[in-house]
Amino acid sequence: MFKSNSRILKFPRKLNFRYRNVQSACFVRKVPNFVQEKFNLNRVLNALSKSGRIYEARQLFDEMPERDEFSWNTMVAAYANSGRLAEARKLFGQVPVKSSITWNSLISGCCQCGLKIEAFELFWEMQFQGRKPNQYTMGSLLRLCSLLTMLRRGQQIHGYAVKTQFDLNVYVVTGLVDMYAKCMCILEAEYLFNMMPERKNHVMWSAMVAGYSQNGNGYKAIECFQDMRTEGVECNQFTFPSVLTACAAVAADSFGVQVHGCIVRSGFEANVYVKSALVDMYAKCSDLNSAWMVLENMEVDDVVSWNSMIVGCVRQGCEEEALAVFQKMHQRDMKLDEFTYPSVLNCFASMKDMRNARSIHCLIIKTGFEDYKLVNNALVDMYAKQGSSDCATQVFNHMPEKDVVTWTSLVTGYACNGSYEEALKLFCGMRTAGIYPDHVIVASILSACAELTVWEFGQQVHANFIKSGLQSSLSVDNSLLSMYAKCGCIEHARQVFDSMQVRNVITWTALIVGYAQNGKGRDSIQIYDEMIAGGTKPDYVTFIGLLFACSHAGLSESGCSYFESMDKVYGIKPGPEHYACMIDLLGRSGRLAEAEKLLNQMVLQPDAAIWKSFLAACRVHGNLELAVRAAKNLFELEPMNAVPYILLSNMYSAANKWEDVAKIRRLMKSRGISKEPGCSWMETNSTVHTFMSEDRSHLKAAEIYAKIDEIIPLIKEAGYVPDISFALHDTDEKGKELSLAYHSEKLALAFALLTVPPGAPIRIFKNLRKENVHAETIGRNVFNYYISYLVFLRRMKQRWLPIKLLHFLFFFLQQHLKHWEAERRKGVHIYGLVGREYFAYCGVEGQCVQNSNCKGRTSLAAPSAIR
DNA sequence: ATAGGGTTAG
Repeated sequence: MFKSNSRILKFPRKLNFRYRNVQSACFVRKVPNFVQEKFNLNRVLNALSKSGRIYEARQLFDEMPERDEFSWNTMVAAYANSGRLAEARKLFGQVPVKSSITWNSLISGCCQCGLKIEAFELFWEMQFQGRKPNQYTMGSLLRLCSLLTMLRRGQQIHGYAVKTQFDLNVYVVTGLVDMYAKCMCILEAEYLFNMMPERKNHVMWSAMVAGYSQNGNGYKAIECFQDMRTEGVECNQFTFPSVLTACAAVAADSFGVQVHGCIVRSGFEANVYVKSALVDMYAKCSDLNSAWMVLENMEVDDVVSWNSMIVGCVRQGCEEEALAVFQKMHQRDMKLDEFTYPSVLNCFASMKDMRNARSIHCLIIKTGFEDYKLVNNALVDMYAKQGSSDCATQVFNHMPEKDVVTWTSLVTGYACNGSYEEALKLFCGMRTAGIYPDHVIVASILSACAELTVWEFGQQVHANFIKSGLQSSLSVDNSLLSMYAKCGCIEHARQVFDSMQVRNVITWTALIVGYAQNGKGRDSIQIYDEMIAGGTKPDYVTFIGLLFACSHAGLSESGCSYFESMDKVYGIKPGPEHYACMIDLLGRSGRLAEAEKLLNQMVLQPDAAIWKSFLAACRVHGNLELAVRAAKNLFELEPMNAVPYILLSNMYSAANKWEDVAKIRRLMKSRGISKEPGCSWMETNSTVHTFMSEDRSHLKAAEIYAKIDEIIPLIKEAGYVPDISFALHDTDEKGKELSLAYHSEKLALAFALLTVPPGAPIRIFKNLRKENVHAETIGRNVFNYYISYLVFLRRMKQRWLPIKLLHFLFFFLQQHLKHWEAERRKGVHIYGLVGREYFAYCGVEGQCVQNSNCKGRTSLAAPSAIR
């Protein structure tokens, strides 16, 4: 169809009127007087080919008495653009004089059909024949590269463009920007875009907005869009979908609404891409009503928009509505596509409806969608999340081609089910398979690292992510923050937090929990106050962190008021975790009676964690009677958990009730419960050195024991009194003291001081999980005394020292060493981490000591498996 | 007569 563009206006008014459309052009063909003119015939040929009437075009072409270059080129282009490449090639061979345009027309056709070998062969042949490729050639080839994500080929074209001085041509650069963006090289795309000196046109701007958006860089996409408007470049139906996707990705709902306004003013609202992007944006920004409104106003049933609607409903937790949307699609007899099934599978997965999920799997097979990667990815995800790792792996193994999403689905599935080690191994497998990670899998892996406290691994993933040039996302930053906090690197966690431009409740909570776990309860509370002041509402998890912080900072009054505010101010009903924290808090501050009262007041049934807190509180206050009650409950709730048996047994032994100790031990024996022997290990030069209590099997045992013997008197001098009250064995005092001195952790530390070079961090791992910190709080651990002593020595030499210590040191110091309290007031930080793992850093001899408690000795934590 | 940008899944 002729468009009234400038080129046509150049023709005589009469002709222009005559050939305005194909109908009149065809009519003209039948009038012999007109046909004589070659010029006019070419116009007709062009009109036919443009309207896709190839057969008629060929007829005219064959009938033409005289064919010039224009006629031949038009016919080749007509075949090439309609995908009839065999015919195009055949005709191409017959073209008497092949110009650049002839070559470009054929190359363009090959590129559109994704025929990479043919396209590049023609590209070389063209040069061989003495025709110079131009911006048209490169534009087509770059399009092909971006279509098939062929980075190397694209880079070759880039090199060629530089060599032939086409590297500032707006068409070529737009192609390059798009190609690099599609190949995930957003930095290269950005560089080329910024290096473009001339005024950039709207296509280039749109390509850049799309590039940012497709690379998961929503904020930059929005920024770029704003710059585009500031520059006065007009947006069109290509620009809006990209920026709307960006809004959806970063949940910038208010900006999305503004973009909607722009769209309405610009008149591009009718475009189906724009509309479906609008539906998606509203659905993802949890404005289902607006999404519905756009969807209902659509003239055609667009499956993309409907799919988006299902996803939006599921994300909002409205699974029923999502299914209703799916049913409506059926009623309207819409053709489902490979995006519909993932959405519906996701819906059933979040409803935990395995039966229906399986029937969708059947439907997928029935309708012939089982070969679609997208659909299989969703199946892997669904089965993995349901805990059916076997089914997930089965689908996974049957897939001929796997992408990041496939691997992510399986990895996330394993991580959700607590198989963190398996998740990390899969991640390594993915890297071996040559798949590059993206921000979704990175976030997932960092969370797994946090759970395993494999700091080295996490840091490597972080470094790799920085190197990849991918922009961070909120979820990556959140999991990074958590990972560092959980691994005891609270400064790094803080750094991540400070660098974040956007934060949500998860971010704030992660930092609150992080500070709390690292023994900086007061900082937790400060962060909480900042969060409230900033207008972010706390959630269930925030309060766990906050109450935990209060209990460990000894702020029982604040804790109680926060606990009250939970339901009263924010409408969050306290759960078992909150009660456990509160009982811990009351127990620590010597309010055992109140703890007992709270326990009795509870509406919900106390769980094991609550009883553990209570038992720990009883132990600290030496209340054997209540301890027995707590322990009995624990024996019922967790009969195979050794910890309560040990705690109670320790209390009996402290009270010199050796008969009861024996009774507990008999009970343990009869139930087949044994305490896992404690061991500590550390790594130097890729070798793991493991130590058990009083272990002399190490090659350097003599030196290690000598080092400890050197340390013990120094610690005693600093005020250390071995706390032997909880020793298990009914041995003499000296024996108990010795068993403490050669505790596995201290052996590891002594070894580390002998071998690790000054300035390098020392990391000690332990296998035993601290079920409750309170139980370990006071006294006992010589290791901490040792650190405190060294810190003390260090203080003498240096004015300022950043010291982080195990939090229970703080309690100890308060009770036993008054001058330490003074030190603390002077700003020396003494804190640590509690829970499953804890670290202590200190500036000991210029070294940083980190002490980590792992959940069992994992092969990943053991460096032999890492290397 | 030949070239460049867009929506849905983890």
